[in-house]
Parts: sequence; C-alpha cells; structure tokens
Amino acid sequence: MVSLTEENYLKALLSLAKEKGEVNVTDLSKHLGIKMPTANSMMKKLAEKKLVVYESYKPLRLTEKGKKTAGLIIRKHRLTEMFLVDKMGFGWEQVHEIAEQIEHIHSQDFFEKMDALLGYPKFDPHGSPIPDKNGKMEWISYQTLTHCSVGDVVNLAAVTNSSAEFLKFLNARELKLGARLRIVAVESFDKSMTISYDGRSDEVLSALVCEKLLVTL
Amino acid sequence: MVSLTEENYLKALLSLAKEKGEVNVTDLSKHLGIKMPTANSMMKKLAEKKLVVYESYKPLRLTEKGKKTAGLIIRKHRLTEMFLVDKMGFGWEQVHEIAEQIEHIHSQDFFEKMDALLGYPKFDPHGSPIPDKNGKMEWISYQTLTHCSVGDVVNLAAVTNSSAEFLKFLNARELKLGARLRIVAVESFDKSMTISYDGRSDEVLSALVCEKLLVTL
DNA sequence: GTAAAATGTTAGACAAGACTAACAAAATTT
DNA sequence: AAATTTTGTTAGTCTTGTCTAACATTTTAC
Repeated sequence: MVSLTEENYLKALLSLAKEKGEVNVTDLSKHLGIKMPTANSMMKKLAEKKLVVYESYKPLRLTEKGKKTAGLIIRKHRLTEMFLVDKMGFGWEQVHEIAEQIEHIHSQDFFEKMDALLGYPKFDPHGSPIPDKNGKMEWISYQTLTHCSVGDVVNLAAVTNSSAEFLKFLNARELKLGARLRIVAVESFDKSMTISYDGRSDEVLSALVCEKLLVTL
Repeated sequence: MVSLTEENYLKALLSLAKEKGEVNVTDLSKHLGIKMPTANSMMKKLAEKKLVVYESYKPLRLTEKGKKTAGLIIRKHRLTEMFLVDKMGFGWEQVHEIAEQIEHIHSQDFFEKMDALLGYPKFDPHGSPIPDKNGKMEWISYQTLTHCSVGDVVNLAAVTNSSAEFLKFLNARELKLGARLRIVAVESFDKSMTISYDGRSDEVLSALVCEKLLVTL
C-alpha cells in the first residue's frame, strides 16, 4: 500500500514538522537528498493517498492518517535500535543505519516480538520516545544543554543526532545517557561550555555539540 | 551494486540449479511469479554484470561470481531464520517470510553479530546448510523419505519446503527435526507411508509429504 | 512598491523492472 | 520428416521514482 520510498517521505515530513513546525518542499528535498520537483510530485501522490494535505505554494501537512503511518515507521525504527543495542550488543553509534533498513520490514509479528523481548520500552538508545501501536509519540519537554547556566546540574536524557560521527565523539568523552552534568563555565564568546560528570572533569563542548544534547533538571 | 530484484533472481537460479540441474527461462519465471520476457531480459542484464552466462536458447548458468553472490544471500536468509527461531522465539513455520525480507539488509556487522550470537551454526531451522562467508555451501547427501523401505529407522534431518502451510502440517503431527522415524508400512498404490516416532504411532503421510522430508540412516 | 532572490510548479526525459503481443527456435508427436 | 507444442526472444508499453529545464509565485531587500 505504501512503498518504501513513500515511507521515507512520510518519516521526513514528520521529523521536519517536529523540528521546524512548518515544512516546505525545499527542506523536504534537502532532507532526503533529492531535487525539489521530485519531492513536489511525490507530495501530490501522497495527497491522493490522503496521507498529506497539499495546496500549491502552501506549507506541507501530514493528515492524521499520514501522521499515524509515519509514527508507526518511527516506532519500528526505534524498537529496532533498542533491540540492536540491548539484545545484540551493538553500540548506540552503530544502529541508525541498520534500523533505517529494518524499519521497512513488513511483519507485525517481528516488531511485536522485539517489543515484548525488550519489555515494552518507551525510549530508544538515543533517548527518543518510541511511538505506541497507534503511532502516537509522547513529546517530552527536554531542554538543550545550550539553555542551561553555570552551576546547573542536569541529567543527559537524549541526543538529537544519531549519526555515528557524533555518537563516537560522545563515546570518546564517555558521555552517556543518564549522566549527571555539572556546568562549570559558559564561554560567552562562542557559547561553548565546560562541564564535569562521572569520572571526567572540565570537558569543553562546542555550542554545536551542546545544542544536540537534551537534558532534564 | 546488485539490486534487491537482482538478488532474488540469483537466489532463484541457485536453488533451481540445485534441485533440477539445468535451469531454463520458463522454470525461472514460474519460480519468481513473473512472465518469461521479464526473466529473459533480466538474464541479459545479469550476464552483463558477469553474474550469469547467457547464450540464446541455452540453459542458464551462474558464473562463479554469481554463485558466490547468491550463496551469500542464502547465508543471510538462513542465519536470519536461525536467529528468529533461537533468539526471538519464533516457530520454524513463521520465519521464512521475514527472512525473505531481512536477507536484503546491507550490513556485514548485522549478520556477523547474528552468526556470533548463534555460535556459528551450520544449519538453519529447516535443516538446510548455511553457506560460509564465501557463499560456499556444504551439500550433504540426504535421502528423501520416499526412498526408504518398510522396517527402516531413519533420522529426520531436513525439510525441503519452508512454507508455513507445510510446516504447520508437520507441527500438527509433532514431527520435528531430529525425530527417529520407523517405517511401518508403504502403500504401493500411492506410495503413502505409515510411520511411527516419539509419542506418535502409525501416522500416515502422503508421498507428496514424504518427498519433502530428508533423512539420514 | 518594485526588483531581485528564493521557493514552488509544470513539462518532458530517463532507468529499472514489470507487462503484452508477435515472432523464432527447439523439442515433441505422430 | 512435417506438424504441433513448448520454449525462448524481440519490440514496444507502463509505472515508479528520479532528473533537468523552463516558467510561476511568493518573499525579501532596497
């Protein structure tokens, strides 16, 4: 019913909607690494399938059906990531690529088995919420580390980037989810932060890194 | 390099070669549920990629490269089946469909991890040999149950059909790999066999079933 | 408030993988 | 060995998902 390609468009629409509010064709095409006309014609196709609301020159919107479909794909992706880390011994930096493929497997049983074996987890290895069986996702109000001040002690709850490159950077600094971070200093010039945690003290993180770290108080 | 579609053609060629010796376009197209001209043009394409030897009106042959490629896909398929049964708790009748999809996942790591977690198995849950990392498959000389005679006691080593339908039929009769089968009678009229094993006695199996059961003495 | 830039749309082309219709060769039957 | 059937091939069409080139609209800048 929904092709692999279409699934990737829906997923992109949902995640762009989360991070930017409104989605336009340019952002969508950049996100998927395709040209604008390609994205445009796919939007018309998805509109015919009642997955997207498409009106010329207006921002793109997922329908409820589209949101549900996208949510269920993300559910499969995140369950897979969790399974790969918890049950197969992969590092959190290795699982995105594999999950990107396995999310398209057609088998209720397969993902339900994963879910059960994992004990019905609510979050993936990067701290992102796993949508429920209706594709609904709880959005928890995390803050980026960027918004914290000197003296704050916060809990590292999630990361907003799952690329191997970024996660290896965190591995090298032994930064893991759940770590208690104490903000020692903030450089007003470039917004870089000096933080201490666990066995590490006075690690310096650039603003680019800090804004990818989500924390709770 | 090799598309999902091409992978399925290669797999079909290898398994048809195993079971029939020579492969022709008709058999190939029937096996894949496509029309003959479609198979024909794909053979030309695979010939250009040096995966198949194609000569007009001659039987189809895989090149060494083609055999290796096909063997590695079958390796991924069978490792997956084993993983689904042993590590995820699926029944042997549930795994073919899922493995049919997962065999196309591109990730060395993923299948190596499976292999290691399983302890480097040599056979899948249906008794078929798992090709090695070079795509080479040990072909063990099993016999079909059909070739046995009254009084023989044999070991059920493998089944040559992995369809859910057939395996549910065996489940209903508690017929599992490893079972010791004693042949009580053979009906000369239709070649059906009466066998006893484990807790069951005098189960009658049609010739159609018997020829799908591979045994060792 | 018009000009320039950015964004969006339409039209037409192309590759992959499928199809049908028509033709060709090989194998089988009689 | 000629006729018939089966098998294989060629040619041309279709759909999906991509592209480029050209054109249209909206937004931004001056």
